[in-house]
Amino acid sequence: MVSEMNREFWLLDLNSDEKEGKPQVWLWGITPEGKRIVITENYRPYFYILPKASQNPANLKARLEKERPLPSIVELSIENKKLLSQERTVIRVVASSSENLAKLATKIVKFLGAEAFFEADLRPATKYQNDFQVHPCQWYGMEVETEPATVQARIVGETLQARNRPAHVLHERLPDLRAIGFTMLAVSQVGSPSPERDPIRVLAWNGSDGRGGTLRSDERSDENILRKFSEVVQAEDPDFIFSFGGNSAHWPYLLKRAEKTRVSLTIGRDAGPPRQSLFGHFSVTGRANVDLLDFAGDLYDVKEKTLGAVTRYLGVRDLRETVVEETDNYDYWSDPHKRDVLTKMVGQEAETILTLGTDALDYVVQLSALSNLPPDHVLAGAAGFRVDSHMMMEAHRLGQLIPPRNEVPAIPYRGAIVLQPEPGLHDNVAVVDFSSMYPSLMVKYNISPDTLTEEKGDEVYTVPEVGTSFRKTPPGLYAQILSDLIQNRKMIKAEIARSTKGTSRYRILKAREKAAKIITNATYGYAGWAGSRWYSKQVAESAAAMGRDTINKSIGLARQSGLKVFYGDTDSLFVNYDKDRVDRFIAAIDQELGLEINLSQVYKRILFTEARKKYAVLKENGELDLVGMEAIRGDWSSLAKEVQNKVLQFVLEDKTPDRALSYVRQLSHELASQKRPLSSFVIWKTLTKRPEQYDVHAPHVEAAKKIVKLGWPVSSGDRVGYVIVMARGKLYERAEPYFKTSIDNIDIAYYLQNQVLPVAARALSIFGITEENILEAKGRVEG
DNA sequence: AACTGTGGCTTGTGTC
DNA sequence: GACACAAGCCACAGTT
Repeated sequence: MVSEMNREFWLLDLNSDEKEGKPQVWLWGITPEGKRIVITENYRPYFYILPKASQNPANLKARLEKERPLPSIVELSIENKKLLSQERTVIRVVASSSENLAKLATKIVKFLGAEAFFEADLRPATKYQNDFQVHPCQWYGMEVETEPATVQARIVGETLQARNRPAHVLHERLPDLRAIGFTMLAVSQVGSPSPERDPIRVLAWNGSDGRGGTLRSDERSDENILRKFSEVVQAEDPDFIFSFGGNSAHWPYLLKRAEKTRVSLTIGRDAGPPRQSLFGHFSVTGRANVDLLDFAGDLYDVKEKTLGAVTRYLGVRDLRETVVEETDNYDYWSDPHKRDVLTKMVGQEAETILTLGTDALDYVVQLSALSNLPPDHVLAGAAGFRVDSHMMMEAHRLGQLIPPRNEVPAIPYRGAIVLQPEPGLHDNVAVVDFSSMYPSLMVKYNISPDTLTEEKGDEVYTVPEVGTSFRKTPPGLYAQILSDLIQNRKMIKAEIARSTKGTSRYRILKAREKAAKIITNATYGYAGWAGSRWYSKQVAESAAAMGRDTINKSIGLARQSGLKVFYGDTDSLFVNYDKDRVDRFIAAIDQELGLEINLSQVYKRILFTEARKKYAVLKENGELDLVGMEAIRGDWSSLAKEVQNKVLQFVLEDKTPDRALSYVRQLSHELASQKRPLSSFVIWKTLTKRPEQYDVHAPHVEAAKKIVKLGWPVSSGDRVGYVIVMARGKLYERAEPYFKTSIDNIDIAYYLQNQVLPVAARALSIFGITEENILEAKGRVEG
């Protein structure tokens, strides 16, 4: 018996499938009562054929209908679409299957002698989302009917069939989501564990209901772990599965072990295993598999992408006391007492992963809803793909044909202006910057590939320096999308101002605002990205040129307002803080340029070096803020960073170099005698390719090669920690992996000469002090 | 996603 | 063979 009803649900994920030869889209949802459902909908894939300007679309359609050259065409219709600024009539071709759409489209173009095809490269689920403006992680309501029980019905609460299209329902809140966090460990005597050889020893999980467990295998086989883990997932039935490194490490390892032991990993709501998907990501049917390592990638301030560093940064938990170095795992496992310590550590990691995942959830959900990428994909996808997905949704709404992604060679163009700073100490400095400068300029001057024109005169904006022109009307594609984004963000900001800090609504709005900011800013970059569907060098170049023009004019206006300009970068100016003059300046920008500029900071004191993008500020509350300095870079030893931090603090507080100098002198003395931990000397650098692919002998590359020799594979993207030891030879010959050496081998003289003195001198150079006379001063003072 | 900018280090070349 | 210098490689940070 079939019964009809209306179902409201929160959309967790979408996928497409073919059932009995019928292409379908599946919507995985959660109802307000917490029921997990899947709604299947017959959805036939389609694409567009663009006739040549000389061809009559109706005739072409008739030809296809009469001659029936390809049996997989099931429906044809005529539609009016936009191809950038052109109004074009296209033939919409519905196919019987979503397989080989591009091949079919190619054949039709050839058969008709048409100009091109469009949208045969898009996944059916994406097309469905675009067609009906369906965003993941949002509430929908739709008419459904029950479907005869299938395999899924045992796993999901209800299997339903769609009777109409999903209609958006406006709810702020999230459903009651279930999540688990998990991690695992395998050990190997030599080098890193291999799934071919080394079984999983420990697998720990934690669920959002407080349940959790640690599975351990002390015997040869890990069969029990694999089986139990599948059972756990099915019993807990999580909507989100969190891991840290799951996509790169855990899932591939689990799959290989499952293959070896012939255990089937039943993880998905279809009782299937995780499957390799886009962006190096593993998909779990009906669940969102989220790798928090990707979330760490979005945390700009965290340089070390480890679970410990991320949780420390977010204040979630401090794991430092429990960390066992990867190289020590085997020793710990081999010792019965230490084995328990190791097991406990894995358990704690699982707990932390769940906590971190729960923390990240608001952001994942909002970014997913805005970008239109499902929650399990959105973090894995690079910035360009998030914008790509957002642009497609919006362009479709505006009636545009979606062009294919092209891989043309990128053409570089001139970017922003960075002013030469005035070196020295300055008191009471204000920072003013334009809000969303490039997006605002793209909207204001209608900078877009569809408004680009050869015409000149009153109807167009002509960009200085580059001379490119854009029609003033109608609004271009980028202008429309960006003004929507800017408007949207303004509204969210206003909502935030009205809501109470600490509430879940406040957190949701904050996350939504962050998502809008990310997409808005990356859209300018997307225009200049060679892989973009709407790539246009002229657009990116013109936005940058308008930016330069704007900042140059602003410098003039600042001076007219009686302000002194100390520094500026792209869209910001650092001026002396005189409230009346700054207010006058802000008003002048509004009046003269029609743009919004804001006072964003007032600093008590600031130190500019002679270099751009490197300065230190003392805030009104006494805190130190560093920009660009070695002390905040990930590729200097913590010894050097500590020294620079201190020196800058002393100089900014005192306005004289005395305290800083005696500190450095003292330290240089102690360095030889006093033992410091090895970690003070470790220099970390990221590999951007495999060690053997480098052209030069760089210290971190040589250290990486030594690590490989020890049996630990090192690949592109890995960070290498090395120290410089006392030995003969070139510097790169003296770079050792830090875990293979001891404090007694450290070349203290190198660290003093090449780490401590340069960073100290950088901060002290404004007093005429150089690397050499930091030590000379020592003689003078003591003598 | 884009470009701008800094600076260490290696490597090649020229000079004594 | 030691040294100086320039060019290029490389990683990282800052701005949108």
